[in-house]
Amino acid sequence: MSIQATTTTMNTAQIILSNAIPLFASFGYAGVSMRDIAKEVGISGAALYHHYPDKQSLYVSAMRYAFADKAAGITSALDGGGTATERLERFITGFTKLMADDPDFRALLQRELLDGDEERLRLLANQVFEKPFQAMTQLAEELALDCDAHMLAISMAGLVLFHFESAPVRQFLPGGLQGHDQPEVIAQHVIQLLTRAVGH
Amino acid sequence: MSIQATTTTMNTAQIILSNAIPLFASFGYAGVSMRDIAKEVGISGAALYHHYPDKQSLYVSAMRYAFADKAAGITSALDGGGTATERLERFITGFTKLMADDPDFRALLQRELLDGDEERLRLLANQVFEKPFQAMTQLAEELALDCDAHMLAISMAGLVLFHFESAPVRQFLPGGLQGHDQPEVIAQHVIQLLTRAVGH
DNA sequence: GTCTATAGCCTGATAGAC
DNA sequence: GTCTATCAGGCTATAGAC
Repeated sequence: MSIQATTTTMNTAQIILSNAIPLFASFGYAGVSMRDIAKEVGISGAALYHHYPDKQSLYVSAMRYAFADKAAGITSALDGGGTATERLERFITGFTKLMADDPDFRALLQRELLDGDEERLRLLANQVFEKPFQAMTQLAEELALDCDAHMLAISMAGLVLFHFESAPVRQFLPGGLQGHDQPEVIAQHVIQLLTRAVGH
Repeated sequence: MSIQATTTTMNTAQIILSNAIPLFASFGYAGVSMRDIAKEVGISGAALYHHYPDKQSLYVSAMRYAFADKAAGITSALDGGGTATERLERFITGFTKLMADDPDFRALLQRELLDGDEERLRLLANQVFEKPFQAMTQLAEELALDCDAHMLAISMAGLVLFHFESAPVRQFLPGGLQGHDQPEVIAQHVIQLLTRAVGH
């Protein structure tokens, strides 16, 4: 299913990207230098420019690579049959697990929402969110007839994402930190909230 | 109510912060140079170092300044009387308006969640979120007895915030962009979702 | 309290050998 | 395809005059 599932064959251009992705996720575009990436890969800074013409191109390629196949992963839980509620539960569970398993993707997503220019936001929209968003909107339509389906789809994603996004500050708030970071707990909470809200 | 409400008197140190805040909100810590800030204020770069010992100190002071009195603004809607549902509606409406009216605060919050070190996250927790979070948790307890109150409080905030956070990418998704950015529309949607979810 | 000038380092990017 | 060496410029931060 994955892009490089066949063998461990990975050319240098891909190795560069897979080393750059966690750096950009942790420190952002301006917080990572070409030398940082080169050091991580284990080559000289000059060698990077044989594979990518400049830093911006490397970054865009890294985003393209990090976002590849994510749409399928998000949508897959919505493909199977079952009632609307069952598909909602599968989607929330799968989406939560995906975010928990790939913190780099989550961080890059948040960073692009803050810093992305039009080209990169279009990439994010077309490559990652278009199909899942359509499927989620359709599910939302089946769930709640009198509530805006687009907004409900956004709310579904936001509910899951913010429990991860807020984790760094929750650890310093009183009463937090009792399993509220576990994906199963988050998914169950969000499912409970949403199924009650849509169950007329 | 506000910090500098008495007169337009503002010393240079404060003028520096109020000019630095929108820059840091737009471009992040690593994306803003001391020269950028100096240029915005209209003084030389060296003059900044008379007021702040280094860039990090200036940044922390800017965060402290940007976050000042935000706790009161968030909590105020929860102070008055009325039923739990009425207070929920007031809180969501007020919180949504606050986020819509202060995009710099929203961006800085998101950036701190991504990049904040322990010191800054503690500042955010103590200065901004501790009191509102406690009040929101109490409200959540009154609303839903069998649902974790802390998680419901996080969900309330996340629902509102993600509708703003996702706006940059929503504009490139099909079917978006029909008033879904207006604070009144967002607040109404979130209130509808939450009141249904908690109305056993 | 602000200025000009500058130190010392890091940055993105290039030249040319191998 | 990778290296070393390097350029031109930006960076934080400081020195010292006014």
